[in-house]
Amino acid sequence: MIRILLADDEHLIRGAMAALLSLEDDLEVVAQAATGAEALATARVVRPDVAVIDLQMPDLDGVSVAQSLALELPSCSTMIVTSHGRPGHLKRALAAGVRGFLPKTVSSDVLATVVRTVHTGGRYVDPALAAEAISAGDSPLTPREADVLELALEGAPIDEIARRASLSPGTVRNYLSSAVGKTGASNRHEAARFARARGWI
Amino acid sequence: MIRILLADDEHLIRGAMAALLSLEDDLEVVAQAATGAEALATARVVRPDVAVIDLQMPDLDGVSVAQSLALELPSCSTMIVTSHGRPGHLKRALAAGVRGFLPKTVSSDVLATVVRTVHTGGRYVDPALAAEAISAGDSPLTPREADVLELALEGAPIDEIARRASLSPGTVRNYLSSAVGKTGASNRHEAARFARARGWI
DNA sequence: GCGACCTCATGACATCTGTCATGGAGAACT
DNA sequence: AGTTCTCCATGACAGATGTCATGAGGTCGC
Repeated sequence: MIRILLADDEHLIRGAMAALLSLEDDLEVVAQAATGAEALATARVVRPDVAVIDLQMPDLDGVSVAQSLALELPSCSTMIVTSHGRPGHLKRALAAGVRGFLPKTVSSDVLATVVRTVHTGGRYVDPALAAEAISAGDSPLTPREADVLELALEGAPIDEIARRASLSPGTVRNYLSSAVGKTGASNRHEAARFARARGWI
Repeated sequence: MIRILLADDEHLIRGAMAALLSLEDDLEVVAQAATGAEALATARVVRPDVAVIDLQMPDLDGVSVAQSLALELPSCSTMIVTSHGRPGHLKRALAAGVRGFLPKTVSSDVLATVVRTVHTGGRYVDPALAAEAISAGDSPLTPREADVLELALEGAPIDEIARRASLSPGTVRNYLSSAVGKTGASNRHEAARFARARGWI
C-alpha cells in the first residue's frame, strides 16, 4: 500500500483527488494539507511514501516544499501537479528533486500510474510540458538581470526597483536594457512578461 | 434527480468533481466537456438541469458560455466555479445570469448544496468573493479608458496601443494618464495591473 | 598570470511617457 | 437651447526611461 500526502489549497480539488486516488486498491491518502507549510509539518509526522503537491499554494510554492521534503524525508518521493504549466517551474522542480510533474489536465488513470512510478523510483514528466521546456531553452539572463526583471514584473518604476534591489538606478537601467535586448522586447514590461512566460524568472 | 453538465478543461478536476457529485443520491452528472464550445454543444443536446462551469477554459470563458446558455436553455441554471476569484468576473457572471459563483476552495458539501440551491431557483455567491466585489466598488474608468488600459496590460508601447485602438498616440496618453490618476498608480503598467485585479478591465 | 565573464557604477544623450491646457464634435439630460 | 458629459485630438513641457560608452573590481577556468 502506497501512503500518499496530498497538498492543494483548493478543497474541492484536493478532496476530489483524494477520492479518486482512494479508489485504487494499492493507494491510500493518509494526509491532506491546504498550504505549503502545513504540508511540510504533516509530512514530518506522517512520513508518507509519496507527496502529491500543487504548484500554486498561498504560502510556499510546491517547489519549495519539494526541496525541503527532499532534504528531510529522502524516503518520500515528491510529485507536482499544476494548473498552469510553465517551463521554468518544471526546471526548478526537477532541480529540487521532484520525480513527477503533471498538469491537472491529465486523467486520473495517469495520476495513479505516475504515483506508482515515482514510488518505485521512476520519473515522469508530462510530455507536452517537457517539449515546451526544451523549446523554451535556457535562460540567457544573468542572475542579476533576472532579479531586476522580476522586480519589474509588477510595473514598478525604476527608482523603486533600485531601492528594492539595493542598486543604483543607473545599474538597474543597464540590467533592464540588457534584458530587453536579450528578450527582443521593446520595453522592460514586455521583457518581464516574456521572461516570465519562458520560466526564466 | 438533478441532471448536471460539468465543464472544466482540467480532466483531473473534472473527473474528480464528477465523482464527488455522483456520490450524492439526488445528483447525476450526465455530461462533461473540456472546452466552452464543447460545453455549449453538449448542453444543447443533453439539456441538463444545472451547468457547472469552470471560469477559465482554453476557448470561451465560463461567463460567455453562461450567457449563451441563459439564452438558449432558460431551464438550465448555470453556476461557475473558479480557481482565481476576481471581483470583476463575479460582476460579469451575475450580469450574464449566472446563479451560483464559487471558488474551488470550497468543500464538496458546499458544491452539492449550491447545485441544489440554483436548481430550485435560488442564488449563491461565495461570501468572501462577494465581500471582495463590494469592496472593489464600481469601475471609475470610462469605457474608452478601460479599452486602452486593457491594451496596455501586455506592456505594449504607446504607439502600438494607439494603432490597435485606432487612436492617436496623444489621445492614448491622455486616457492612460487619466486612468493612472484614477487608480492611484504611478504608471500605466501598475494601473493596468490594478484595474485587472479589481475586475475593471 | 591572463582572458573572459559578471557585477556594479557613472555620465551623457535621445526618446518615450505622464501631465496639463485647450478645443471641437456629438450624445444625453433639463 | 443650453449645460454637461464623454470622446477624440493637438501641442508643450518635465521627468522617466532606454541606450551607449566607459571603467573598476571580482571570480572562474586554463
